[in-house]
Amino acid sequence: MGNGTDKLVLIDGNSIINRAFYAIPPLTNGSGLHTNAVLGFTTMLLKVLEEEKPSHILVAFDAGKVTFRHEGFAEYKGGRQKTPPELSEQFPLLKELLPAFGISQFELAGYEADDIIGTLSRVAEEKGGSVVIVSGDKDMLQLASDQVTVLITRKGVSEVERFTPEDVNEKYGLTPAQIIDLKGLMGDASDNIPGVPGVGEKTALKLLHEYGTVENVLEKVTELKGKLRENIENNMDSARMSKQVATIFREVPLEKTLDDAAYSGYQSAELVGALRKLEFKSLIERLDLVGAVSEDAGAAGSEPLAYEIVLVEEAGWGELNDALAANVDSLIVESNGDNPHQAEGIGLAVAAGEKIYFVPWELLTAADAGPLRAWLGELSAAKSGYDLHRDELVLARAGIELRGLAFDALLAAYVLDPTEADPSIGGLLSRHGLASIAPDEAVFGKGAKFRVPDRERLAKHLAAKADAVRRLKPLLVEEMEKQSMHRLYYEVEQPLSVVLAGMEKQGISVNGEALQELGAEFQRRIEEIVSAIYKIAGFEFNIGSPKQLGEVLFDKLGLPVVKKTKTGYSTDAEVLEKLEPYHEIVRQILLYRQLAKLQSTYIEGLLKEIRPETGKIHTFYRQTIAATGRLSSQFPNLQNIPIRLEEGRQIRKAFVPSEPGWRILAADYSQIELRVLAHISGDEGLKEAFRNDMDIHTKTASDVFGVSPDQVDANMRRSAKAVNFGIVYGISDFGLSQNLNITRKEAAAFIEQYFSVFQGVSRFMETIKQQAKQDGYVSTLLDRRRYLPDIRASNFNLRSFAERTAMNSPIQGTAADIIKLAMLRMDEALRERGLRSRMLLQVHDELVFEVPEEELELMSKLVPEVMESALKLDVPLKADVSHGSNWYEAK
DNA sequence: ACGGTCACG
DNA sequence: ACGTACGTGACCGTA
Repeated sequence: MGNGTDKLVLIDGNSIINRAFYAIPPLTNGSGLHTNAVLGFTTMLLKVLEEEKPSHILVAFDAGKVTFRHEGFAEYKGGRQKTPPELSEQFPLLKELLPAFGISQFELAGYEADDIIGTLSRVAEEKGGSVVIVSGDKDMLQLASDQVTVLITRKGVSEVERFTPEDVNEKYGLTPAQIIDLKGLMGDASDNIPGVPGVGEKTALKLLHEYGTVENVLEKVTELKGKLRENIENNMDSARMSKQVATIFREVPLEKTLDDAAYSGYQSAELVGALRKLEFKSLIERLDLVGAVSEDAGAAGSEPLAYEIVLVEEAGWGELNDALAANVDSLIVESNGDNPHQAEGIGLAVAAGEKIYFVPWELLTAADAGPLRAWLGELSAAKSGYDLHRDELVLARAGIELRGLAFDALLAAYVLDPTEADPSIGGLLSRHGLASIAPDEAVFGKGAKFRVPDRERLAKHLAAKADAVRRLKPLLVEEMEKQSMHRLYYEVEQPLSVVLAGMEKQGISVNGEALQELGAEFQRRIEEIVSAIYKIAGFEFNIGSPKQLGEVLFDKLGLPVVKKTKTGYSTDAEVLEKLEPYHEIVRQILLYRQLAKLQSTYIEGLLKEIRPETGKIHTFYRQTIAATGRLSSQFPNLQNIPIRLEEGRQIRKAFVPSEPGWRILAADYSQIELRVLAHISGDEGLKEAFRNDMDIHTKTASDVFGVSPDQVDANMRRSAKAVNFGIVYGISDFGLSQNLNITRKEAAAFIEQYFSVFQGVSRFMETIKQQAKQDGYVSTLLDRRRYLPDIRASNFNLRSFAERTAMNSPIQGTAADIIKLAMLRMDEALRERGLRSRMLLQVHDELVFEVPEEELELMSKLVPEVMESALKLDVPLKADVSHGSNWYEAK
């Protein structure tokens, strides 16, 4: 770029690809990758190249999660939705395509595309060149000048509106420089720039025509009147900040120069290869590239692979066996269902250097597969994979052991960000700027449409996954190390995944006859209640349909409507309890609901899950779901077996030891979350209470109500208990008022009183919120992190939710850390001591074991000891233990 | 596929 | 003024 005849085109990559994504209907290529946004972008690009004939051109991208704008303005982009995976997987595609066009890309960590564009357009202007900026964002209009024209996309991407400074004036009556004042006043919902509430484009323009700048509007605010003046006066800082945030930074310290953006056209061969891969056939024709030969023309639609796929069924086992003995990079095990206790294996891929071996499932049990099976079961042979915990269960059902876990990409991704929207292999690749692969759904289909594709496609897909895992591994490990999360990963989550698989394979014995009998009793009562309800109503209807039930209660019987849902009347238990005094039918419906739930979910649901051969139920713990670090349990969920009401609690009688004469032993932490709170808040009163092992709700009541503990009545204790729950959840007066059925004022008074007594807790709640705002995340004692992007949102709801989460997650998450440690220590202890007792279940603050009679005494001491010493806090941890002939009796 | 409801910690 | 307690999974009825 050197003289006045040069023409520079600057493209706002993020803005255009976003526009294109929403403007072009969904589109996928043969390997299942979405391509619509890339297509839209390319269409726009071709048009610009043709019309502008640039001498220099580049595409600028945003880089990094946090930009320098966050330093000055917390809410920036806070309310923006996460990029959908269908779009984020297209970034790498675009970034691969641009070199084929001979177009360079600029990005710099911490800066956004518009700052890069602002900087380069300034440089080009100074050199006397002319500039065309292409974006979907009107903010860019601030850059328009005699030398700079701004093209803003409208309706799709290839149609643009052209802005010189004169056009800006004609359309808005403003100079380009005033565009930032416009944003300062009206804000921008998509960037979460607040502006001044109640001021939209019209009002903002009127004000600027009158006063010229935000500063002048603020200065002369007294000349305004009514609601407008009030709004502006109350949001002066917001207006100033919004203007500042909307101002494009034009001094980005770029390393590359405009010379790096010189454009001399594309190479046909390269471009046709890239477009074929994307399957943009019409573009190939349009560019008259049909005859052009791409380097890998032989395999149209595929890019050259950095590895060779070896089909073991054709090539034989020799080579794979050699590789197993030498060096394996990664392992993929594919199966056909969500439930690893039921899914059937499909095939397996082993990546070793330039070869990736594919083994169809049928071959796994053949004699020839001996070395592979031995390798899978060999503890000292390191396995890296994706969700190996699941793989272990699938392989186990084929009688094959999986041992020697070295790295799990899914688990690492969870440790790095437990709320990651798309932790699939493709999602992780995209997020790391690597070329993505087809999602499983695209290869297999989903739900009822699940089909195993032909061998070639299957082998290719598994190989792509195996290759992806070994490429992701160093990146994920480095990230964990950088953020000091590797200990949580290597010392807790990874070893725990092995312990969990052991518990799941073990399973718990469930007495099907006992469930049947209980179910028969529920059935009798349900039938009675149903006929009673029909009799009262005068006709039959489906009680299980909230819609029909609502019609009966509110239209026919005319009961008062307490609450509504999106779709109609609310009929939940809270509503029904309020309606109970009005009509006798309500109590019957509540009873029906209770029994119907027990029958369908717990009697019928659990019966279906009992394996006839063993009489056992095998749940599956998901270790990478809960945002706080807790486990979840599926197929069936054994973490929500009824206990609160006696009828439901009976279900627990069916959970029994798997061997005659053994016992069920259960141990649960007492008040672990409040103890954790006492520790991390350092609150003296709370610590003292736990050191003296006091009844914490009575103690809270006595302090809050200012009476001695023996004067605390049941009602006071109940209120205090609700306050303690609220504290753990991230308290709000509204939430507490709902829970206690009191007014918001009364609830607020409770909370204030609580905080005046427990000042350490109060300080903690403030500190943690501040910390979350500053860092964008909160952490547990073991450095488990949870990001809270909404903590800086200007939207009250989003922000409040994030604040409560900031208060709750360190507490719930630390409690989860602690029981995970206890599980690891228990697993060790059982093995070291050669005990026969088995750990079977975890229910967040409880561990369930089956224990032979002769170990009962030992285990009754050992389990609580291990649980209580899992992590040393400033207050003692306490675990209560009990045992019985079934889970019901172990209470 | 999704919302309403309800089981647990 | 805003409208909610924190974290899950399963079942049912309905679109």
